[in-house]
Amino acid sequence: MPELPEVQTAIDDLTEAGLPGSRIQSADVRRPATVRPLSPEAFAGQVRGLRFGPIRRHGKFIIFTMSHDFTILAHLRMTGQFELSPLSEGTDPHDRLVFFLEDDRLLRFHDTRTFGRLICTRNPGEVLDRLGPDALDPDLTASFFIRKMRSRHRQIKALLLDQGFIAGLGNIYCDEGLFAARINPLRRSDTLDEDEGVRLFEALRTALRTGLANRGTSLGNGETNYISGGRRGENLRALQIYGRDGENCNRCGGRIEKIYIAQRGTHYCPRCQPLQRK
DNA sequence: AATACAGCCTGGACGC
DNA sequence: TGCGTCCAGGCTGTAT
Repeated sequence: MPELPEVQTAIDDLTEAGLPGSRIQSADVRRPATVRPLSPEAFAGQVRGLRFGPIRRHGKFIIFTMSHDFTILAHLRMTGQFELSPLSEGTDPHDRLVFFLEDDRLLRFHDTRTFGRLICTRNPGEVLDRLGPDALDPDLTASFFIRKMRSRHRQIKALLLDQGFIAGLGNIYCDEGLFAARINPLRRSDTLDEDEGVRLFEALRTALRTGLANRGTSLGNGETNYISGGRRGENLRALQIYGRDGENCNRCGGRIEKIYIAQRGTHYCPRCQPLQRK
C-alpha cells in the first residue's frame, strides 16, 4: 500500500521517464468514481491540452503541476499505480483513467481496488491545507513534532496515522518507527517524554528514508501489489515488525504480536515495546 | 475530543 | 480443484 516512500518512488519514476513537458491530448475516464465529484466528461474537458510540469508530493498526494495554473492531485489509496507507456502497448482492464499524450505515450492510472482518486483544480490548497506537515519536510523538527504530539491525548499509533497531524505515514512505516523507537503503539501521545519523542521522530524518518532508498515496500506478488516503473519495491526485507506477527523479534527474540488500533492491524513486540515504562 | 464503525473494493489466502 | 469466507487498508462520513 502506497505510503510516502511508495508515492515518492512513483513521482521519481514518472519524472525520470520524462512526463514533465508532455501534453495531454485527451483523457479517457473509465471509472467515473475515480474523478468524482466531476463527471468523466467534465474532467476530460478540464485536462485536455494541459501540459505536465514538475511533479511534487505532500504526504501521500501526488501533485502534478499543470499549465494554465491547474493542478492535478492524485491519491493512490490502496492499489493505485501510474504507468507511462507507449501508445502501442495498449491498456489494461484495471486502468481506471488513461491520459493520451501528444508524444504518443499513455499515462495510465491503474487501480485494482478503485479507491484511488484524481482531482483537477486551480485551488489545490482546498485539499492540501487539511494535511499536517509532510513527514520528510526538511523544516519539520523534532521539537515541533513533540509539542504537537503532547498537545493531543490519543493512542500514538492512531495519531501517527492521522494525516492532519503528520502527512505521509501509513500502517507499515508507523509500525516500523514505533518498533525502532521501542514505543508501545497504545501509549497516549501526551505521555511520551522528550527522549521518547526524539527517538520516535528520528525512527519514523529513518523508516521512511530506508523505504524510499529501497523503492518502497511490495508485499506480495499479486494484482494488488505495489509496483512502480515496472519494478517491485525492495523494502520488504528491511521490515523488522510489520507483517511478522507470530515470528521472533530480531531484537529480543520474543514473539511478535498483532493487535488492532484504529481498525488497523498493528504489529509490535511486547518485550521491546512495553506499555508500562520501566 | 476521541472513538467506533460502515462503506468503498477485489484479489488472494485459507479452510474444507 | 473448487467453493465459500475472510482479510488487507486509506480515507470519509456518521454516530456515539
